[in-house]
Amino acid sequence: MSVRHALLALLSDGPKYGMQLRDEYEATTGDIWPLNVGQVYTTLQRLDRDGLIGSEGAAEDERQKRFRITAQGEAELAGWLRTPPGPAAPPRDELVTKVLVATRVPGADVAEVIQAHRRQAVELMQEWTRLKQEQTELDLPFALVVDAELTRLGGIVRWLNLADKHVKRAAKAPAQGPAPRLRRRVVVRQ
Amino acid sequence: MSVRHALLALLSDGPKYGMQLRDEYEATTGDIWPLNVGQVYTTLQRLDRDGLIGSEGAAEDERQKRFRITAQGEAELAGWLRTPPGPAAPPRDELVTKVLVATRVPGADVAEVIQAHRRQAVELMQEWTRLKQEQTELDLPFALVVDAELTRLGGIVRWLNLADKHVKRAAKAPAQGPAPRLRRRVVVRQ
DNA sequence: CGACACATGTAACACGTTACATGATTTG
DNA sequence: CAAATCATGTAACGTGTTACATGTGTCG
Repeated sequence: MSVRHALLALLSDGPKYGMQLRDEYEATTGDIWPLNVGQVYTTLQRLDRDGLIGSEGAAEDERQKRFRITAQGEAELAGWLRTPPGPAAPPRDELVTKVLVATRVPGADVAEVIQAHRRQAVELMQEWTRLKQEQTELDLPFALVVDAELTRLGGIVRWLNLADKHVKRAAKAPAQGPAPRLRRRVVVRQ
Repeated sequence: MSVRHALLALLSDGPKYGMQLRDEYEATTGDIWPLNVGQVYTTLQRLDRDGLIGSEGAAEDERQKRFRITAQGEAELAGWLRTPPGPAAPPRDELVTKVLVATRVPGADVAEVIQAHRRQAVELMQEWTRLKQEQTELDLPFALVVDAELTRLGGIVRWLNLADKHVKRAAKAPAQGPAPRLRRRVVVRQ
């Protein structure tokens, strides 16, 4: 629901047309997150279908078809902005999944998997840091996206370090068998 | 591709049947990430279609239909385990998107949006921390998932703090106009 | 004229997810 | 016996994503 709502947000600024939305989306993300134009149109169709936006038929000479946000769209947007991202439910993070299941794959060396990811994360951090330093003029979207990526990667490294400890501790401890089926169910209120 | 590969990984341990995979998936994720059984079957179908697993027709008396990983599946899995998660392309993080577009929504108060998310992240961190402390016996999957969540939330808070600074700095600085269309394109090698 | 960017749009597919249908088996 | 659980499976939908088709305007 990320692209969907982003376009809705851009439309709350006033009516826009397709390619304009693509350009503004990329500008808003510091030209770091590319967006296929086709996706703009498919997403606009769906927003229209759901009554969150309306299309203004490109009048006569107009080569562009403008889209306008509806009242319902404004409401939806306002709610979305203040709602914590989906991971409310199961985050089901891909990297976490990799490490988790690696502990159950016979041939796999968990420590090695962890190290591989850590190495790659560190390399990417250096890459982004370099890019950040090259940037002279301060550009809000750019700074936000780069810092987001750096923070994300930093978190990955930090978690991988924790995971490494956990795994090594568990390795020398109990024969872990299939683990007593606890049929527990953990729930965190949202 | 998270569930898909997770099931593949579980199958690399030996042939399993549907519900068993559901149970093992949940056990492997510390009973924190629930998984709808239906999704197991749809995912198994797709894995079968792609030749990554094979189905052993439930023979006669067998009430369960076992699935077995193929050589191709093993190869796919081995690669996946060491490949950095998709965010290689555009991470397009939802929370980041929210803050980014909030700067372009006329009515929205960016600082308020940031604060709302930070408050919720902090609350969730307390919740998870409490849960972590309640846990007496050490359970590897549980510990890994909880720490992942705590790290993720910690990263969110850290980034939101940075974002707050960036936004406040940019607010009192230049009239930002529609920002000179740079037509730049940032690419980080993967 | 020819190449290129602008502009709109469609078709197709991926995975994730849920709700529902259908039997068989166990258990109170 | 009735209810709950086990077990398999299908239908349907959602968003994200890409590749492709089509036409128009512009510029060397």
